[in-house]
Amino acid sequence: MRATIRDVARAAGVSAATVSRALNRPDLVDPETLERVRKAMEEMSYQPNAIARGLSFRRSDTLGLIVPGITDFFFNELYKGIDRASQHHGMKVLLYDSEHSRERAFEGFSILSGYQVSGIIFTSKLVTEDYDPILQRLDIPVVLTLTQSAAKTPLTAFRIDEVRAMFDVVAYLVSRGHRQIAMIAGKLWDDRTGELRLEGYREGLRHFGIEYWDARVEFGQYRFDDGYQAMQRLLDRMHDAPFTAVCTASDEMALGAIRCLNDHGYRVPEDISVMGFDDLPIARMVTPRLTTVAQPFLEIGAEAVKWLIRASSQAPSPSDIGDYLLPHRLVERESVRSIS
Amino acid sequence: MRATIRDVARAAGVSAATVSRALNRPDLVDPETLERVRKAMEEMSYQPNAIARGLSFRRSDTLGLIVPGITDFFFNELYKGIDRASQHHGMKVLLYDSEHSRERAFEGFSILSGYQVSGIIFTSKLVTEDYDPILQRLDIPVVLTLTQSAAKTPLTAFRIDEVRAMFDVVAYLVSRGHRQIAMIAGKLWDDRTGELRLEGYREGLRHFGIEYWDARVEFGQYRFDDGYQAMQRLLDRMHDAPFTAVCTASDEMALGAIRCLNDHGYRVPEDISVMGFDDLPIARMVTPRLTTVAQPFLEIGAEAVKWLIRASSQAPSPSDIGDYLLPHRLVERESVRSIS
DNA sequence: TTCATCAATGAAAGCGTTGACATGGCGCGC
DNA sequence: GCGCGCCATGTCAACGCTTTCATTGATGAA
Repeated sequence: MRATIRDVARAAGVSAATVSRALNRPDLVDPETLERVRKAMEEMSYQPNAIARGLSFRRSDTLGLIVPGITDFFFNELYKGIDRASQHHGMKVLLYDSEHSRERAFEGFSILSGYQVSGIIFTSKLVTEDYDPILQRLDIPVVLTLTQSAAKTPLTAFRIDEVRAMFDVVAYLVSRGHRQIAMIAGKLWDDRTGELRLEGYREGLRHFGIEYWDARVEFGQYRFDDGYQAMQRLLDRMHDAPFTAVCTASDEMALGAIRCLNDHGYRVPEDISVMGFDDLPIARMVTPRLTTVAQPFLEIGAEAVKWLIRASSQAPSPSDIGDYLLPHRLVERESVRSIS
Repeated sequence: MRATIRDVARAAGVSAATVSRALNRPDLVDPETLERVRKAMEEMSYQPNAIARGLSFRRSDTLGLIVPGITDFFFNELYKGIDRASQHHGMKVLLYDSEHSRERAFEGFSILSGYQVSGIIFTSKLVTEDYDPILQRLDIPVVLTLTQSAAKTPLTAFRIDEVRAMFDVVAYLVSRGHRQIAMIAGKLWDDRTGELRLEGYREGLRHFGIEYWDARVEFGQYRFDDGYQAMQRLLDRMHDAPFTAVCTASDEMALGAIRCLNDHGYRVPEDISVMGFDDLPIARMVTPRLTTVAQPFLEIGAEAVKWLIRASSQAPSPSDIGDYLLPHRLVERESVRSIS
């Protein structure tokens, strides 16, 4: 049987209250007693029960994190940012993988709230109106990262300016002499990020006076195989809609696209340039190293945590709620070449 | 204020106990009452407090997972296996990132135990004797994955047969006509995996009558840059200790090695063959696709969970404790070529 | 000397839930 | 018609901790 606070108290010849104080407010207890209590705890290898503590305290020092899939490549970076910031504030994070299912995401809110988390970070999936009922009845703050809200409940989100980011990509490509630019955009039923990036692409083209061609755009669900297949389709239309560069909505799709290009005898970037998006750790490990847009995952995670902690101590004012856009950064590596 | 079980009870005109029963043993309550209670819960959007429940129940339905680093590439796969299996048994997993620090790992045991997890999965780092005091005072089962124990406390571990796996790598390389085989081995102060794989390499060479050369072996800490630098050193000795193939202790190092090779004008596999280890998702996404050894991460995770759950319900007999070796698999892709 | 003040501690209630035990009503067999 | 047993429900203590309030003895000012 594990030692309780009462066991320690008995051993130290004091009351449980004193032991508790020794733990939480050592300044309130006599140095001598403190010493005795400490020794007793040591001897019995006492470990306070965080559960009981949380119950009594009425807070659990825990943040909930809902991610769509643990194997999504961006997960690690984001988690790191969140975990670090949480730790810094003395909090633990409880992870919940919704496995890309809307039902499981719903469930995630209930489960996490049942665990008395003091806030929930929801990631990457668009929050639609069907989340409203759940959001309404939740009495803890929620913050979004890498996504935004289309629900009625006002929600704050931390993300980059997707439109602007893809605009920058086009601008960069143009500056390298490309005019025939294809895109492999992202498309998921519960994702708006893909549309925004596509919009940025169109804006970019427009800005530089380049005509937008439907035939130069393909879609994929952000994963490697999607990128491969999308590129395959682009290649099939190559003669009607030629291109010298392709920008993609994720590094993983960029990898797939490159692979497809290689399989068809094209070299990257000599024959065709490819741009990634995300700047995951792998981006610098592959050949050619990926030129890509860096999302500030760590900062996004850290900011989200900070916001949540503030919001859980005092209800955020309406002006605090909204979209926070963090700066992205274009990372130049090897997958794009200049053409004359 | 969040609704409690008593609020629901009052609204439904029953006692708290009945509500609790409605939740956990609906068969014990009158269908009509049940309906009333259910409606009350619905209306108040009652969410049982898992913390209080755990306290009363005296178990938390939670497993602890200690990983050395969230950004280690194998993490996602392992976590997935663990999470799935846990879910299947109605458990949640509490994640703890030790950030490759021994102190933080120690702390992890305390913290998780404070959260009343019913078992702890410890990953990837060698468990040395300094863990003994902590392990001793812990009254919950611990299981190791992707590593093993050098501590006095008997511990069970789930992993592959590292020696055999690397032996198989050598055998494969030999079967493809290679006789000059270099190795980039893993080395971390708190890791024995590296040594085991190196041992497998030596055994393989011996078995095929190939002389072992120190000059053909380099070490790295499993990451990309380590692989790159190790390959650099191997290349520096190329004229004294030539090789046609390199086997590595991790996919990530293999990537680094390939990159280094490319930077020096060598093509993989045309000029030099490279083997990875782990079979991470990226292994099939890079060019050339990595020929590598697949570790059964999902199974290892799942088995660890199963063992833990069994152990937490009844103390494991000494015969249950030990090393469980799961089958690895050599995955043939493109980074190795046959030579005559 | 007396009384207010203060530091150190203890007693007890309460956090939200469960589980053992008690109670009351009902049906059934004799 | 009586008692037995069972079903549905209620009561209350307990889980391990924190916190409020009360108590004690010592200190210092009047």
